[in-house]
Amino acid sequence: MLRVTKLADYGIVMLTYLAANRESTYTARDMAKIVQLPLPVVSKVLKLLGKAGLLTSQRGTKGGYSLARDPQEITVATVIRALEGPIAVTECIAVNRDCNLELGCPVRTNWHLINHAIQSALEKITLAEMTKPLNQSLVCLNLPVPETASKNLDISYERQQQH
Amino acid sequence: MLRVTKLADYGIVMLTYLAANRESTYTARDMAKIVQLPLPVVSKVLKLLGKAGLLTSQRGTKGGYSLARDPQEITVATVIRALEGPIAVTECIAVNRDCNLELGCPVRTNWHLINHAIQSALEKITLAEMTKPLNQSLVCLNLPVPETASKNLDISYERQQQH
DNA sequence: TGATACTGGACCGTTTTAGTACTGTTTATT
DNA sequence: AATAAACAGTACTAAAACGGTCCAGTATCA
Ligand code: FES
Ligand code: FES
Repeated sequence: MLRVTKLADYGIVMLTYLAANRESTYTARDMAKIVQLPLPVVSKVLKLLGKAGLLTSQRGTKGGYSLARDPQEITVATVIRALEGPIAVTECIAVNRDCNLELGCPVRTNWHLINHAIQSALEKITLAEMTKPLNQSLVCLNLPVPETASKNLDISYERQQQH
Repeated sequence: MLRVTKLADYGIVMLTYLAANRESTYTARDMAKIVQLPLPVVSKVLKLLGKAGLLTSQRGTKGGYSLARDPQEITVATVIRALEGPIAVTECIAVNRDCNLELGCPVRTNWHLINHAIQSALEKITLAEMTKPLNQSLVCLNLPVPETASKNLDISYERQQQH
């Protein structure tokens, strides 16, 4: 469905909060209160983020979590990977099997490039940037296929359509 | 899981095939044979694509499907929307509700921009381009946040990491 | 020593997806 | 007109993923 899981969503929100308040540490209970989510859920997310090395954790009394790296060093892509595994837009990218097309799949290599493009985009957005509203966002995806090299360079938002 | 559904995957493959063979029409049974997928599945996808106006369908004997528009006019984004609804990277983008954060969600507006970026990228890739392998694909996502305006302009693929 | 808080993993209900089936309608052919 | 081929619509089932919970274990500090 081209959608990020809720856990990843939660993770981004929590990490963004921690990025904005770097000095102190927060316990899972704290975060649950802040994010207004059930404790077990928050705990699960924090555990995963800790295991991925994005958070440092301190056990025992006075324990809690805090950001392990600079907010500029943590990208949205990294968070997503930490919480839901490798970013793979299609299944055949995740597991490297071929689809059932007769003579090999023609779109496969293109899916790889699309996947790479999306991943690369997510890789460029850091937690530091998530803390403050991005005032502008432009995507230019250049596809210098021989015939259509020029017409893909312009940025057109008008074609957007919703259901 | 930031993944496109199988139906959408199938749809892209089939449409790409039809784009490469525009002259003739193909029945669902034909396509099932070509794509090596069960007929009911293929049929379902083709029906949805027909309803979305991407395919013209002819009933009765000698019936079948064929592309309704020029391959250059059909984008990957359109196909995905036809088969799995609006593109929404997070749930709070799909339904316009606020998450449970105390003072409104700080990352929400940023998610909107990210979603827009991805959608915009998918909007730029047409079926015509899917038929032939894209030899190159560059993404530059400009995020001219005051402080970090310049450093986001470079294109760095080195940071990619997999699980 | 006890209370607090993270760690790890299993667990289960719900939702979504994937795939099937069936009934009806259109159309070309005979 | 009869027939067969093929799409249209919808309902249904099975499987997988997700969202969320729970508990037993371990580390830490007062
Ligand atoms: S290999 Fe995945 S669609 Fe062909
Ligand atoms: S509104 Fe969706 S994460 Fe806050």
